[in-house]
Amino acid sequence: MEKNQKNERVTEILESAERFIRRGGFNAVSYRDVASDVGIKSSSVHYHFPHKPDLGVAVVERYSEKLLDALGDPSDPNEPVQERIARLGRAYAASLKEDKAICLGCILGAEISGLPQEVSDAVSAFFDRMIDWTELALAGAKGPTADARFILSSLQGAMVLAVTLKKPNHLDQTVRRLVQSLS
Amino acid sequence: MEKNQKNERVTEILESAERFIRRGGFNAVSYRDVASDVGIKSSSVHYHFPHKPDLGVAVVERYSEKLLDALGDPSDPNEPVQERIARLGRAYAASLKEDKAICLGCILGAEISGLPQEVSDAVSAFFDRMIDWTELALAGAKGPTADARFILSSLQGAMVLAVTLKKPNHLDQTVRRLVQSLS
DNA sequence: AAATACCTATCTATCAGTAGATAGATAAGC
DNA sequence: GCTTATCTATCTACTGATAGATAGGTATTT
Repeated sequence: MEKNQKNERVTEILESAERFIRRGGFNAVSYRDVASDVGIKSSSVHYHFPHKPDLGVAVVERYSEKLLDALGDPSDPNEPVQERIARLGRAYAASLKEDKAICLGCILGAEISGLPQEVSDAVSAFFDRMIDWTELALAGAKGPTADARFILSSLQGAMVLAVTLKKPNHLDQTVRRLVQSLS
Repeated sequence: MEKNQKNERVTEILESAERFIRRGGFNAVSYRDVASDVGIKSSSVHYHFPHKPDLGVAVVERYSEKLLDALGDPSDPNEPVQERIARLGRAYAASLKEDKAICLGCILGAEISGLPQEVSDAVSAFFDRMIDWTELALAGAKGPTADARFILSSLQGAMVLAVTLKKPNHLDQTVRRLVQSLS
């Protein structure tokens, strides 16, 4: 019971911090804002995450688990390659529409050189895991865009453009282009 | 003479602010840091840019001019479409290598929803101008990736991945893929 | 030409607000 | 009685911002 309660509170903190980060980057989250968002005092947030990088790393790791869970198996033999990549694209698109914010990896990747070392390491690890997933999903697919890094970075860039120009469809169009040129 | 001196000082301030922003976003630049970087007092920075959004807008507008100047004419009839897009790609790649930081539009686009209105408007305008340039450069080109928004967002995403994974080559590879699939 | 007034760019000094962080008290659960 | 999770209270450092002084240049007036 107490373990659940702790976890619930910790989860609330991480969800709040994720929202702030995805809105304005790592510097846009503060212990005070998260605390008042969750309904506790800032010192209580420090209890769970003594230093800010601890909080950042936890947010990234939780996000990483969540996203890879949602993506599921990259190498289901009953699924054509196009459908796998379309699934990846839909995951990003859903995240953009539901949370009305870009992907966490996107914003933290953009400001990577201004992040504390531990956080930037966590972000790199997240990217590596996403690349691994996408490479498995591609599984020998051919085409000018059949490259895990290319697909991922194009999707991430598409999210940035989509929010900047307030054109959420741009992400969907990008997914379509990437999928169509696979074979 | 005095006009030149003013402009030089303002330029120093803008260059310093751009460096800070491209490292860690809009919140990573402070009047004090810029001032000590330039060798003046923070109040002198306030003299030239009373409020922080003023500074942000000026940095974006200066960057926009610089980049579009460097890009030159998008519709030179003596130049094939592939070469025009390759030129765009080289501009980004050069900026990444020289400054060892991602594009300003990239980082500010990523944190757009956390920016002051005036700055976010300036960033949108910058993107619009880049799209205009690229649409002119494409001039009826065909191919699965022959779309201004797609090319630009892919390039920007590629910069993020390149700095995050410390693989500067990823940007060059992306440019090659984008150019090759044009016809 | 001299005197006056204004403008520019900087300085010093200071402000209220917020940042991350810590110490110590308190209460509940096992 | 120890652990967990919270609180109150506080600290130092830094944030953007402002007021007021100063020195040097420019323009206007006499």
